Amino acid sequence: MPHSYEYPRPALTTDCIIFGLDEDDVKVLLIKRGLAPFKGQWALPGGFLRPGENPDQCARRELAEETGLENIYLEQLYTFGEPSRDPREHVVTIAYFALVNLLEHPPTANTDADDAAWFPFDEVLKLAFDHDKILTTARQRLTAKLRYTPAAFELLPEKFTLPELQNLFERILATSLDKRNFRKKLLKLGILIETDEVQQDPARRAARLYLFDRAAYDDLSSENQDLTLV
Amino acid sequence: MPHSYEYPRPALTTDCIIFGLDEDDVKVLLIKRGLAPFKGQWALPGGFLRPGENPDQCARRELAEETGLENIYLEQLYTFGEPSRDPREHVVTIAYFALVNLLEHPPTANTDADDAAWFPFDEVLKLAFDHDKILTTARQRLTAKLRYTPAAFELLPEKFTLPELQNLFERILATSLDKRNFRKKLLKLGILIETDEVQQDPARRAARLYLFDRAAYDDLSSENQDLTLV
DNA sequence: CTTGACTAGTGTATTTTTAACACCTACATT
DNA sequence: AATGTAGGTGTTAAAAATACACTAGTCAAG
Repeated sequence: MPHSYEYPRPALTTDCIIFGLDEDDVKVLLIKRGLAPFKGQWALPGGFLRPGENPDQCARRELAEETGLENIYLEQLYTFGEPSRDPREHVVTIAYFALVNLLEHPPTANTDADDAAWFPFDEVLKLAFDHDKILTTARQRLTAKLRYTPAAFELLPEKFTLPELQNLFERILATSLDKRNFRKKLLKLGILIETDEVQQDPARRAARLYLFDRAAYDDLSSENQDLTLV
Repeated sequence: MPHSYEYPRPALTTDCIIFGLDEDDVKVLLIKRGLAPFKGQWALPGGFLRPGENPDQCARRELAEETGLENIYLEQLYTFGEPSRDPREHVVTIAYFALVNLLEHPPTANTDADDAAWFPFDEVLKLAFDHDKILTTARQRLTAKLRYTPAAFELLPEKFTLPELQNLFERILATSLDKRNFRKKLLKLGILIETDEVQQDPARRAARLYLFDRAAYDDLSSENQDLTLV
């Protein structure tokens, strides 16, 4: 036990809730724990914060180590610190969440994890620790966030079509939207750049591709503008 | 150094940003540090998390110890964990914030603090640690929160008048609102209970007192209803 | 006890935003 | 050439937001 301190201190970890979308539903990235406690159970990817390490970096590092996911936009969700949440000792965890395009991120199990896989959100069963509670919080935050900002852009490829975007909203918010009204509202916000390209491959009429105008978006948010789309 | 661990771990604290309103402006509760580092400088009240202690409780305890404030509604703001934010070593802090009625909470300096006082928000100078950054984040969150929910009720006495409430919105959001429209919108939400009492003392026409209908409010928020007032 | 100063409280008309709604177009497949 | 499928477009009615001005109650001063 080489590390000593004058006063006792809880341990500190980060955990990641990564939501992904495919054709059908909202999914969550989970790992199968390779170590005790809860060895063999499914859990959120995460791990211990190293002194000198920024918590954001820690979340990124652990995520990459355990699932192979890299270079995604992580946002801090909440810090959970119930003393009883870890059977070993008091462990406080800083939770991060993100939304990614599932198809671009096939998970690969790695350090400390026996497996990593996408689970349909509604079919997630009992997870290790208090990860069920964390997951619920994350889901609430995701829908709230999407209701108040068009944060969806973080999740789509650089160029995307309006039907793709609408689809994303519909699935996360579990609602259906009028195509014409959705387009009208979104285009009027002025945060999309219309390209003169269209989708390439599809076995149907190709849709026009758009870019996200981050500068315009940042202007609007800093003005505290109303960005609700739904 | 009696407390040893297998791996090194950062220290963990909580800090509180307490906003208060008086007649004139938005104020912040600060303490004058009685211990190094930054001894003698003004800082946010806060302190170390004890193992086995819930972070919320820790925030409450430290706040009471250092400023005398008790029984207020604290909400977790964000966790700051830059390794360089504390000159001693890596200290991660979970920040909490609240809005209180300043007049009901005269601060009294106590443990670890040489003084505690309300400062006009705009006149806060350089604080200890990264507390300036934390304060800015808190201020942004407060206005955002007030824009999306009528969270103001936490801050008023149990019974309050509509002019008082409007005043609060106007000062925190730094804007001016139309009296008639404000009342219309608020009453229509159905989260206020009209009493048949009026203010007692004032040297002017007395305003009617209202109660906050928390049940109705919770119903609306759980439905993800739009609660914007401004 | 009348008047003036001050704040509480109320209604309507206009503009803007949201919501509901149906058809044609382009392209690939048969 | 015909069919299926998803992409794309405008208008109208309803609802919500905004702008706006006067009356009512109370206290204090003259």
